Amino acid sequence: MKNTFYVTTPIYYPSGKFHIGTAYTTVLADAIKRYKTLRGYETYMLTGTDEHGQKIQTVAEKNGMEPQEYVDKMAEEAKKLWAKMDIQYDDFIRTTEPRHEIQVQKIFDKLMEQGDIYKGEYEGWYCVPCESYFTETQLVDGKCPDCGREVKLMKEESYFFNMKKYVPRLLKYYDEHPDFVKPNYRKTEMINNFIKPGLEDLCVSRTTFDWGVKVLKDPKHVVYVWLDALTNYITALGYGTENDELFKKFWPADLQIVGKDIARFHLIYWPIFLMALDLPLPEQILVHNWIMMKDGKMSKSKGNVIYPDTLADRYGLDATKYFLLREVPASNDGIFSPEGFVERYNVDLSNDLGNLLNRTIAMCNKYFEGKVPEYIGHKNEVDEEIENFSKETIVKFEEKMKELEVANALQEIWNLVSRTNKYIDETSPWVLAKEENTEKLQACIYHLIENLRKIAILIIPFMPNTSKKMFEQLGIIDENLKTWDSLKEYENIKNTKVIEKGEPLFMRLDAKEEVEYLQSIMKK
RNA sequence: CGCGGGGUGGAGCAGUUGGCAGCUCGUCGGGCUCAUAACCCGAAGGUCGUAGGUUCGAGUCCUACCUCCGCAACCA
Repeated sequence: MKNTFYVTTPIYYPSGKFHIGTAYTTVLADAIKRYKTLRGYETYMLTGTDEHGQKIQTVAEKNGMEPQEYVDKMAEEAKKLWAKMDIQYDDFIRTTEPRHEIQVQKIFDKLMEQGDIYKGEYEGWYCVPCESYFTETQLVDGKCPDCGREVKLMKEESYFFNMKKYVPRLLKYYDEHPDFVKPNYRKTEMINNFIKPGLEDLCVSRTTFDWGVKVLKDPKHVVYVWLDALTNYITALGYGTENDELFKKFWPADLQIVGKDIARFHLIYWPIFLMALDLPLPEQILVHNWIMMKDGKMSKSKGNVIYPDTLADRYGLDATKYFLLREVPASNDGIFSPEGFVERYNVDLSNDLGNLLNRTIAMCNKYFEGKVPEYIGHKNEVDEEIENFSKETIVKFEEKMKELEVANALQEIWNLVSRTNKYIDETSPWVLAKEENTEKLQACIYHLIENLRKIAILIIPFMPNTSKKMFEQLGIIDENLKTWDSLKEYENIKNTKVIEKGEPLFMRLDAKEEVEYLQSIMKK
């Protein structure tokens, strides 16, 4: 069985500050990577920046910079952000790097030689000041959607990729690989909206700007966006070079994560490019939904923009990640609201998880001077029940993760947290202590510690810092007690002592104050 | 016009192959005292968008309609 796992994020277009959506995609990829690592896979994660194009050129000029200078700066910004978010990517590719550009040129050549790329004419509505083409539907009242000025119908010589030729193969592939696209309805959407009406050929070069990869055999053309951008997933692995061990090892990708806005490019054009290159297609493409604001899309004019680093600075990385991963369900867009954020923080993190750890540590100290009792089996119904619940949780969690339903997987963990809180009331350890029912009391504290250990393992992929703190407080040092396999075992906690006084994992927030703070930040 | 996804107690959402309508938050009442005024239990509250149909039985299948959101091709 294949033991490698290659996951990619899109490469982000650095025409502005990176927002919470990009952070979501990357955090999601990172979490899945960490999970796979924990499950014993050799993982490889790729992210990067897409640095060519008209828009970059324009933005750079506006900032009084050369395009290269500008993208250098932005790539650093991205790396800084990912460092801050503790994203464990293995490679960061920039489309302006020679390792990418050279291969893109080769790929273009090859496709041209094969006859997949041909010369034609691109026609569209052109805005002269913006130097951009728009489609009929993009226009606002027949004018440029960016600047509102008149547009002209213009033609320009362009190279096109012959998409039609590959449609039957693509459809066959869809058909034979029901899990290729997650969720499935995205695939239906593609077929109905683009393929059924007749797939148009894709324009793959431009002559109206030059910030891009030059076409070797026709240097007045630069390679236009998608052929340049999408191929990063293979050029980063050294495809087409002598140094292609990574490519051999990790391609095809196991999982490519994209936002719903770029579904079309990844579900139709990317597979077709790969077919043309005679390469295997990725195993799975996950199209995720967006994080919306209550009043719709995030936008500066609405004054509802929130940046991931703002949240991480004030509330910590783990809380931020938890919120992102928990709030975007598979089926719908997730919603960010200050109230929602604070509630999740207080309820899930402070009250349920943090407090559970805290009270358990306190009781272990109070009743056993911190020494964790050893496992003596489940001698009554309540203990048996809690053990079964833990077991079931792990099974369900694995299922949800397999389906890439991360929000639901997290919910399973929190069901266990709740169930464990309930267990305390069911057993009432303080009564057991008064009655000096030592055996039952031992069993109780043991099960609490054991469940917390399990929870600490389960959250490793999502909240590694919190997990670490939990292990510390629980006094669990042995690395064997932090592995996935150890989730299924019961008798291993021995000679363990919890710390004397546990620091709260998440301090409860003043709801009113924080909501106001977040609102004020969003308006800036 | 077309295509896709929603419309479930005050709010946000689950509901797999059709079989007594669930979860979280909020509200009200109670319990507990180990804990970060946290935790646990109970109650109120839904004709599951509308109208038909299939069925012994439908939130779950079929048809029509209403309504919200997204997509509609080269803009990451």
